[in-house]
Amino acid sequence: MPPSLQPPRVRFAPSPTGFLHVGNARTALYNWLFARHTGGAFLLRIEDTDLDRSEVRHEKQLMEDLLWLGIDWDEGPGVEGPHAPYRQSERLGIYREHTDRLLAEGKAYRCFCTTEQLEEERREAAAAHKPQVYSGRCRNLSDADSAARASRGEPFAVRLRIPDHPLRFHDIVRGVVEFPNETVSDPILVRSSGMPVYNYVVTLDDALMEITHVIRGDDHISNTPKQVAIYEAFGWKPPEFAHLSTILGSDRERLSKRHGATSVASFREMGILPEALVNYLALLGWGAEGGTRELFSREELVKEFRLERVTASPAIFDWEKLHWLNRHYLKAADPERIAELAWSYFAAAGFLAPRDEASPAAAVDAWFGRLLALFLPSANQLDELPAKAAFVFRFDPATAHANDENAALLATESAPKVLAAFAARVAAHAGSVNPEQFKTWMNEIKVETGAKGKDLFHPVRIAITGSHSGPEFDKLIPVLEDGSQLELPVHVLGVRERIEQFMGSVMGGGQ
RNA sequence: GGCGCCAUGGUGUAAUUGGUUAACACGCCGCCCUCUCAAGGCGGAGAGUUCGGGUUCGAUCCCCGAUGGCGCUACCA
Repeated sequence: MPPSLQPPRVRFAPSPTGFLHVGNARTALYNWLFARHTGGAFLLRIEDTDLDRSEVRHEKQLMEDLLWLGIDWDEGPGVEGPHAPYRQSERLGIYREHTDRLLAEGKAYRCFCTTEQLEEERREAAAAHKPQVYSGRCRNLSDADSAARASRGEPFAVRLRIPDHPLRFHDIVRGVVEFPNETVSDPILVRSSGMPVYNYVVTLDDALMEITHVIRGDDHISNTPKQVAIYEAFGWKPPEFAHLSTILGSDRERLSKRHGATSVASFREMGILPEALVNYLALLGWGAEGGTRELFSREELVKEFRLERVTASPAIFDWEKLHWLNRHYLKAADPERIAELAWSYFAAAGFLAPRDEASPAAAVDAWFGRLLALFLPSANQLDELPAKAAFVFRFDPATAHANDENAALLATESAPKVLAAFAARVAAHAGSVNPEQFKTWMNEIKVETGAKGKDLFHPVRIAITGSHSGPEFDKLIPVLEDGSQLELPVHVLGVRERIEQFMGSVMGGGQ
């Protein structure tokens, strides 16, 4: 099979030094989509050469986050393949062999310069308005000299000899990118400590793992000429590159913790659905042909995604649009799945018992489903739900009275009459209140007091919910009434209890 | 300072690889629905494509320059 027809191999290579950031998640997603679209392979490689900052728990978290997004890998930790191992810390021997080869072939050389010398050089270059590249002091040391100093125990780093011609590469999203060779410094490949450097290791791994397309953030563009030179030094064919633009915050600064939640884990905790985040991230820097569609399932993305349509310009992260998508998927999702997810937020608020303690009574389950239906349409994220539904669990007449808007609505001439009439009917009524009963009462009160519309409903709404706005009575009343019959960590008050407490609080001098 | 990348309404993207009244979505505004807030439905405002040159009969699109933003400039990743 000609090389061009071989299935592509791509990789996502995060360093396990923290949480998976949305920017990296997008990079992972684009890699994954490209692989799935083309029938290629997607590998996960852990870049843990920074021993001080790398942690196993971060690596675990990383993998969990990827899987949560539905991004699975064909080769990588846990799925050992032909190019194992997939952790750089386990590949150190491989790197050493290759360095020896470069040294032997004169493609790389030992550099004995001290940090002080290098700093001095950099200062001079800056002062002379010239590129800050290594002077090449050790470039032409004779082999004998170099070997002698090394065997004498003098510490050295290994540098790559940058070739004498411009370094260019092809970038699928940007076209041909070229760097004059005099602007690229002979890069250090191996530190004097013996530890290989990131840029060297990635390149070696990419080549050895037969990566055909390197899709990564555009902060690596300036590293690419050095990497291209490494490919060249070994006589390997460089891969195709695709550098993705940066995701910015609303202030056009690179998106960071300063902008609030940016890790995939935090999105999950907030109650953003993975399908919403995937859809959003796909849209942030890519547009389907025609550009008029916004809603894409995972399968549709795989079908439509093409690297050629990725945008080169940076994109600003827009919560409003993510929320719009999340609302959409919250409504589109299987209600049972949403109920299960939402449950934990209510449990955390102390409104419901933790779900894993015992499987909840079917009655509670069904009731919770109806409760959710009341508030879900207006929720951007699942974690907003308990606050929206709080009045169901915690009814507070005093606060309701204290609210200025409520007070104004209760100060009308008709409000006290309406409330008295309503309270009287509830008091005279045995058993629970159903929506039909409620409707009948409201009609009677309308005739009796002459109040209608807002004047009629608002006082009652305040008396029952503590607020002048909220879900429709038709659906709300059964939820309140049925909830009051259930065994819950917090007793849900029924309509009767609410109106009694509310009227009592008026008498008790709530004002 | 040097090198590189980028530039279409507030935001994300389109525009048969030079010919459009510059399209779609989010957001915003208004209307409808409704006791209310959302949701939902309908409609509207908002860019002449950062600026200046050039090529062309004709540039969002090609070339040059400027400006601005961002990145890299480590024995960090």
